[in-house]
Amino acid sequence: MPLTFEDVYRVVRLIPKGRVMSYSGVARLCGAPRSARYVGFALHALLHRNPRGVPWWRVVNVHGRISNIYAPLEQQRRLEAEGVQVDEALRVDMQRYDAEELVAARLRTHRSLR
DNA sequence: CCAATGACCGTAA
DNA sequence: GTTACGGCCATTG
Repeated sequence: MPLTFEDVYRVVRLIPKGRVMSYSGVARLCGAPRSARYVGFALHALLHRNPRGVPWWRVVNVHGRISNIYAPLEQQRRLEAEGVQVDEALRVDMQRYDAEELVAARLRTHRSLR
């Protein structure tokens, strides 16, 4: 199944304030578990224009690390503003903040991926 | 139109 | 801990 940027944005918009998700987690919930890289491509496109306020800063890599090379400090600042602790290595505690299960449950409740 | 372009991840050595 | 590699594909200049 082809995965569009909008599919990615739809899931990212469901990440609650003060929580994060990994690129691979977003890919999984989009139904394309091997497309983590593609999630990065979709978020990269937001640098040019982010009309619908997609909360890109809530996506980090699977280790909890901020891997955005364009605006890492802005991402850190936005996360901290929401109460997410970011350490000196630009990492967050995934055990504590990963919202994948939460968002997955919300997707199930709201009936599938649309 | 079409080739280049990208914020990744899991596995293996 | 390290490097390497394949999977992934819509968007855009």
